[in-house]
Amino acid sequence: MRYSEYFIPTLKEVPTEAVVPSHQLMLRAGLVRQVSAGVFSWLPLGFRVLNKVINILREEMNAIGGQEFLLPALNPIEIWEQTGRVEAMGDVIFHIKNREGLVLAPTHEEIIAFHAKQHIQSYKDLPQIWYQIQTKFRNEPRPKSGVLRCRQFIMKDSYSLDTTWEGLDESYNKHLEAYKKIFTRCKLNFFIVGASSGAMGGSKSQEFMIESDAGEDVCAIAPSGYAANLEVATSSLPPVGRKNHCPPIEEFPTPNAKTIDDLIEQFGFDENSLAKSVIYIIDSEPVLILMRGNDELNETKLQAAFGTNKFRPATPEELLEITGANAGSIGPVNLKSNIKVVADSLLKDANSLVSGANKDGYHLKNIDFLRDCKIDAYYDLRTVREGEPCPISGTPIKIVKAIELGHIFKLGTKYSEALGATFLDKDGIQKPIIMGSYGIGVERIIACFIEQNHDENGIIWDYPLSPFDIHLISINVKSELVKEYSEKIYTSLTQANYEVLYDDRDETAGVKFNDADLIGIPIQIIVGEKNLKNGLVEIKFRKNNQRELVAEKELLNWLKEKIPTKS
RNA sequence: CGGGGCGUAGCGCAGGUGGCUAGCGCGUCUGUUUUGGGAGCAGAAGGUCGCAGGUUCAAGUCCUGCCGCCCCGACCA
Repeated sequence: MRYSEYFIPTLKEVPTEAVVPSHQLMLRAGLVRQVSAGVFSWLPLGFRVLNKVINILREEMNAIGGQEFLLPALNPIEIWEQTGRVEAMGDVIFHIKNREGLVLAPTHEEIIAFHAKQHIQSYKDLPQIWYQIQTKFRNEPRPKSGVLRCRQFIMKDSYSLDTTWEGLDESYNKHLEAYKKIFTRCKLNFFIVGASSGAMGGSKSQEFMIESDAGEDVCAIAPSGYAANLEVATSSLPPVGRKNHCPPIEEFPTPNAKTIDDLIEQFGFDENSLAKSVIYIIDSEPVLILMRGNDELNETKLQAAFGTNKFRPATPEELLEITGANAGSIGPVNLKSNIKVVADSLLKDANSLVSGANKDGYHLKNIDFLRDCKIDAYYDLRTVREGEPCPISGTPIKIVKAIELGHIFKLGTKYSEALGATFLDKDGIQKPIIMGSYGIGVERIIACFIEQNHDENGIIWDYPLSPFDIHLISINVKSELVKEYSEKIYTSLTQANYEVLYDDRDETAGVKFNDADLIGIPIQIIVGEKNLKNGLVEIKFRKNNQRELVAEKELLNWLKEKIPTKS
């Protein structure tokens, strides 16, 4: 490809709207342009990279027996109503205004189940793995960080259809392995975490992450190999437990203590002897939740424990009405109204605890959960913190920000049941198909690669994602010698099946070098008069800036050794 | 949806207590000299100052409303 004829609008300056490095570089190197918030166009250079990613996805999905579909982005809303997701996803779904009954699909479990219902009838028709690489539409309230969170984006989404739970395990593991291969081939430094299934439903789920400050997820990782999304992460902290002697419960004044920290400071309590109370309204019912000391309630865990996402913290007025006190003096004993009380597992059957007295300005000490109050249930509700011992072998947990590249779910029968996608088993019994769902954000692969591979001059591509194999730079096109050799090299490289970006522009050397570093193709071949007089061309490796002089005649042989076979 | 910032030439920005023909850098075009790390000189083109309304003799500048974009938060398969 001749640069002079190719559309690569590089930018010298960093666009102000771009904050994260990958976004800045994707704009500067001319890979993408923004059209509106969360909506991007892929320019020719970027589209080449996108297609390389898509090829890898396709190869690895085909390798596990996946069959490629292209499902519609326009979906009848009825299908989405049948699974209850019009309500569950709410504003995320785009609704078509001038044609009643159509929505833009944010994902495709429903359509897959719809086709399964149409044509899967017998256990003999299963298992199946169906996938597509297609545009998704989600009405994100706040798109951000370039292509990392968009209203329109490309997803590789696949779905497994099985007759048994063991079959689902097998399909799930096939995807797990395929995803590892995909991200490894894309040269991404990734890790896998246990994750929450959230509104998708289903049992097990795992996410593929890369560590990045630009990420929106937070993960707990440990040297033992433990890795979990903070939403579900646990640690092996010992429970508070019971003391041998617990005197009778005792009220004491705490006029200036509103927080756990105040209590520790003013009265010298051990943080572990304090029980913090918060009130949530869960499915319209108030629930008192007890947490150890300053432990933070994890709302994802709360959602899992109660099986609903309809909850919110109580308002100050509600607090007073429910407990008889204001925030800071609330506790499980002497509640004004008879409400459900749950506690974090660390507080299981504990005693010698301090908590609010449900009377402003007073707390109670020597509380015994077995003696003085009724705890309806214990759940793991706390958010893990940096340095806590990991559940595998007690190594200290590190908390990192991460970008989610992919997510795999064991869905189960939620969608097949809702849409009536069933099959007849060997005994002639009708059963719902057992589904799995597996997604990869295609653009995120590119953004994540750039997050991990750039320097102050630009992107540092590697094979196989690099938009071209070789960047051929002709210095001073007005020199007949340079021009003649550049053209000759360009022709021979192209004939040898290399993808070459040939900078034949009438620009100064500096402009060409800077653009080459910005675009970041791994190998630059620099053709200049000085070296050519000795029959040499210069090779520059973008990655480490190392240079080598190679005889022009030896170039093809040299490249054979240096450029890995393209996959 | 709450909080903050921004909107002036293709890009980056200045002008903002109202006042003459709206500037600067980069880029673009023409000519010329250059040619191994974003060239020099000379000339030129390019703007509904986000949109609408208002105040005024006079609005990029002041007022009101709206729209758009970015950031923080909420939300997010």
